[in-house]
Formats: sequence, C-alpha cells, structure tokens
Amino acid sequence: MKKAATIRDVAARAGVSVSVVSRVLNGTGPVAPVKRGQVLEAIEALAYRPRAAARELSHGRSETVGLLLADLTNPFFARLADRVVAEARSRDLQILLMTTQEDPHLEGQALDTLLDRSVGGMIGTPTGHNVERWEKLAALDIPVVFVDRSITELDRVDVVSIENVGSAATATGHLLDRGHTRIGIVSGPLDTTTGVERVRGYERALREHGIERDDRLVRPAPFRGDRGADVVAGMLALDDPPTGLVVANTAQVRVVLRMLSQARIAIPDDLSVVVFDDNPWTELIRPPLTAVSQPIDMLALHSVELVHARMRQKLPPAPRRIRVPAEFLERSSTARI
Amino acid sequence: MKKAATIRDVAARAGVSVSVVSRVLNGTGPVAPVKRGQVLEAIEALAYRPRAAARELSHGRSETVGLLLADLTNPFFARLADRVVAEARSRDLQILLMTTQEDPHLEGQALDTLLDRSVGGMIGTPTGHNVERWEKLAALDIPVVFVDRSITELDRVDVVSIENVGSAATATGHLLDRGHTRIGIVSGPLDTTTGVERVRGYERALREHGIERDDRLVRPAPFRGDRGADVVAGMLALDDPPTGLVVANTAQVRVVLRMLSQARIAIPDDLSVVVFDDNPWTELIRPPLTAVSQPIDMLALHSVELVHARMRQKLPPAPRRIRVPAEFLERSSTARI
DNA sequence: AACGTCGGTGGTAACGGTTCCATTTTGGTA
DNA sequence: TACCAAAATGGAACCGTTACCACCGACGTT
Repeated sequence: MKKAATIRDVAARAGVSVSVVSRVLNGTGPVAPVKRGQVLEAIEALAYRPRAAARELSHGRSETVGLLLADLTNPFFARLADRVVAEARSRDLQILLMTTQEDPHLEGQALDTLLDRSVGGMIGTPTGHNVERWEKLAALDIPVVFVDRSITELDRVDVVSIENVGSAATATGHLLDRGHTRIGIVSGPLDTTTGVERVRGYERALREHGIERDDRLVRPAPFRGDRGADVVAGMLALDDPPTGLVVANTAQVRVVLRMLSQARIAIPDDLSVVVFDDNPWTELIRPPLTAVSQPIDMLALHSVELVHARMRQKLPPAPRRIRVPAEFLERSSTARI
Repeated sequence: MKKAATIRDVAARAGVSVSVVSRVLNGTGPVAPVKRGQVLEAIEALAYRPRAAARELSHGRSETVGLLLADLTNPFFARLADRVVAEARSRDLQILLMTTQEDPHLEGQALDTLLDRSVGGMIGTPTGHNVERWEKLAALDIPVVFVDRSITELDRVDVVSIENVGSAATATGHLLDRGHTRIGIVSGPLDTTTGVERVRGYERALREHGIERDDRLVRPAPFRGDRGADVVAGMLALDDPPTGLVVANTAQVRVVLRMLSQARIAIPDDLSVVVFDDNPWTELIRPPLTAVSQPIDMLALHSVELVHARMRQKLPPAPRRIRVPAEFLERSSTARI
C-alpha cells in the first residue's frame, strides 16, 4: 500500500514549486492559468487531498468546530445536533462532538480537549459553570457561540436562543385565558438562563392577569434525573392544587408525563398541560400536547453562521444576541376550566 | 495574550531536552524519577497541553474516531451517539461526528473528509453504497466498525449489531401465538442488512407456524420520508387486511403510528402492532407499544471498545462480528385476535 | 534609457510534536 | 579498580502545510 500523495508529489508532477500548489489550493496568490491547469491535473491524477493536521499545525487553527451539547438523549439537543452538523457541512466545517451530561466537571474536561485540538470555534450549551474556561476560549480569540442557553457573566460571546420570556408568557397566558388561575411551572435550574427567563415570562403573564405568584407552584428541577415528576406530584398534593401546568424544562417533560399517566391524572380534564419543545413524538401522545415549538433549524443556522463568520473575521467585534421567536402550538392537552 | 506553551518551553523550564518531556508524556522510554518530577512540575506550571495536530502530523494518525451516523433525528441513532461519545471519552478518544442522512453521496463526502483528518478509526452505519471507499479505509489499516447495520461485501471490518433475525422472529411469533395469521411487516430497504435480516426472521416465524408468506404483506420502506405510512395503508386496504403488524424499520414507526391514528385504526383492537426499537417515548403513547428494545449501551460499548483495541493493535486481525441480544417488551399494543 | 510596478515564481523557515540514534551516566560484577 | 551492560539523555531529522521573502522578467512611465 503506497502512501497518500503530498503537496510535494503534486508539485513535482505538475513541474512547479510547492508554493504554487499551495496557492492554487487556497487562492492565496497569483498563479498563471497554464500552471493552475497543470496543478489541478496533478491533484486529480494523484487523488491528492491536503492533510488537515499539517494545515492546522502550520496555520495554528483548524476548520473544526467544537459542539458541546448537554445530552443527546434529549430530542431537542439531538435534533439540534443534526441540524448543526448539516449546516456545518455545507460550509466545509467539521464538527467535533462532545457532551456535558449537564455535569460541570465533564464540561471542563471537554473544554480542555477541545482546546488541545485547537478548534477554530465553539458552539455550546453551557452548564453555567466553568466560566473561566469559557472566558479563556474567548480570550484566545476562539469564536464562541452559546445556543439555547448562555452565561450572563459572559458578555463577549454570541448567543442564539429563542424568545424565552415571551414564549413562557404566551404559554402561561394561554392557560390564564382559559380560566385557570392556579398554574404551576416546572422550570430548569435557576442558574441557567433558560430557567430564569421562562419563569420571568410566567410571572409576567400572571401579573398581567392580576394574579399573585404562589411560590409553591414555581419549582425548578434539574435537567437530569426524575426530579420534575416529584415536583409536580408535590404541587398536586397541595390543598389547592394547580389546574394548569407549564413544563418549561424540556428534559423533564417525559418524566412528568409518565408520572401523570401512572397517577391516572386525566389530561386535560384533571390538569391542563403545556410543554416546552415540540418533538415529533408529542403529537402521538394521547392527548396530543399543546407545546412551545422551538425553531431548531433557525437555532442551528444562526449558530453555525455566526461561528463561521467570526472564524473568517467577517463580523464587527461586538457580540451578537440573536433571539428567534418560538411558535405556540395549540393541541389538545389544555382545556377551559 | 502570550501564546500557549510548547514542549520546548517545558523542556527549558525543567532543564531537560524535549526528548525527555516527550517520553514522560507518552511513557515511551526510560526517564529518571527526579527529572520526571521536574518535567511534571514544569507542565503544571506552564499549563502545558500537547497540541493534537502536531502529534497527529508526526505520528501520521490521530486519536480521533469518526462517527458516521444515518440521522440524529431518529432517537435510536441519537441515543447511540450519546453512548458512543461517553464511551469514547472514558478512553480518551475524540469523536468527529458526521451524518449521512441516508444519502450515499453525502456519505461519500463524509468519508473523504474523515480521511483528510486522518482519523484513527471509524464507527458507522453505512448506507450500503460507497463500498470502495469503505474498502479503502480498511486497506489503509484504519479500523472500521459497523454498528447496527453492515455491508455484506465487506468482510474485513468488525460488525456490532443486534440479533436481527431472532428478534424479528420473536416479534412475529408473539403475534402468531396470539392467533394472528395475517401479519404485515414493513422493513428497511432490502439493500440494508437490517432490512433483509429482519424479513428473514419474520419468514422463519411464519414457516414455523406453517403459514405461507404473502408478498403483499412484506414491504420495505426507505428510511427517509413517509413511505412507511403509505405501505401500511396499502396493506390495510387489501381485501384481506392484516390483523397484526411488525414495524421493523425504526425510522418509520413514527409515521406509521401517526397514519394509524389519523385513520382511526384502534390499536390493538383493529390492529396489533409490534415496533422495532423502544425509545423513552413509546411508553407514553396510548396504548404503550410492544417493542423490540435494542441494548444501545452495549452496541456503543462494543463498538468503541473494538475501534479502541484495533487502534492499539491489541486484537488478532480476524474481523469480529458481535451480535448482542435484543429484549422483547410486551406492552399493550398487541392483543389476542 | 533608466526606473518603479507588478504578476508570477521558487526557496525555505516555521508550526509542535515524535522517534531514531549516538552519546553519556550509572550501577553491578569480577 | 577496571570494565561492561543497561539506563538515561540530548540532538536532529522528519511529518505536510503555509507564508514570508527574494527574485525575475515584462511592461508602462517619465
């Protein structure tokens, strides 16, 4: 098995210097049309493909983008990954995938290895910790784009997310409009931006309807584990249980639904439910779920577009915050009280 | 921003040569305990981390494993990716993710870029085409592990998959035992191994019960699109429609269920249904689905373990074919006729 | 006719590791 | 104390690119 051709082989066959080959490869300088032709012919003939590692070493940075997601088990992130990979491909970027499993320690490790790989950019859903490390990336001039969530302390990075406050307000308003006055919300942890923003939207809707917030109905739950189910069970065990529920923590909707089903709580008769994130399975559930549908393709598109542009230095330094609207889909899991 | 430390900086600070540093880094030769200490101290002090690209360039191969999956939108592959990433991490391997979207052309491109990156190994769900390119990888001594499916023409690669024939036979047998004699199956394309093997299992079960195969009830469907729904609709429109159905194409179960629901076919009263692959959502569906549950963690574990071992040359050359058993979960979507 | 200018070109030093090989040091043995 | 093998060390070539720089004609200007 003879080894693969290098740039020198190409140069030799085309009768030019390596500089010329490099130039036709990258369009980084003038080349006479005739020689360009010869070079292209040689490349073709030798099936030459530049070694990414060499390029990366000499150039100091790679065409690889680190994608650091929370958890591929959650359909939201899985679909996001799918779209990001597709968008990246169309821009000739590679995706190095890692997951945090929502664990700051794992996230830290992942960031380190991503750094070793001298990735050209990063797209990630931060756990909220490891602030110094994210800062270091940014300080190294490695473009960082947060998607879905962000870290408030970090103002130098781009952020792409949905309109969390507004979406939560809409979801809550939907229940209020249907006569519900006791509405529970299980959010993400309050040290995540999605967690606080969605609660804020919930509160805004309540306020607009002149209803006071009851702390017992506003409960965060971690992304991992089954805590969301306990939290909801707790609410339902109150003397004055909620008649409406907003599950604003995408990672917990499944366990919440399972618990409700096992407890034989009828939806929407006993409880009206709105969930965050619509995935292809939610419409198969009985009853089909009313949901806030996140435009995942837009999230992916903008994230990749941003890192790409930054890698090409094609953007003013000021950080961008892109908020895309989410769609509210009324199905059959909510009813008038 | 001073740039990151290199191996030479470490050597200088520790008062040794770069060779020594390299040796303590890789444990590739003898080093005096004292110097080892100095080197480690210097590494710590300078926060030195070896550049992956440099290592890769000189060594000719990287610690990155290409993961080429069909489609992250399918929960099966998403969960597989999740586990593979986790297993890879615990072995200090990086995962470069690409998707084929079941498109041979995209698969070809992906294989090319993976080659440029001189990945150290590959784990993939082949579309069934691009045989030459897969062959080339193997010829280049890059360990390739097929997971879930494989390509029959390629006998030099390792394969990890479930017991497809047996699982399909069990699923079909389950229906037969409940008195069904007209059983439909929608499989994957017949140019995929999962497609043919599952049909084979189906046939075996029929044969064992002395029932003849009716071609109109054995229909493949592509992985992409909604074809599976049409196929089932077609079966149900027959004069003698099936009373039982095996959906052996994981990518099509969702659309099939949606179609049945829209057509107001009652499960299991009008039709008993067994599906391939159990994902966390199937138990939320009404009725909860009887399913063949694939041991995804085992698939991931073995795949990663295999590439890893091959990359370390720790395995005899003969290709391994690992078949892990799948679990049959009886829920409520199947009934006695 | 002398003089920039500029398109086109080749030589070569990085980039940051690994690895081979020659050399020095160490320790054990006669 | 001399000697030898084994252990420890350093030097330098190499991996495949990119990018800087020097150079060489040809051409257009004064």
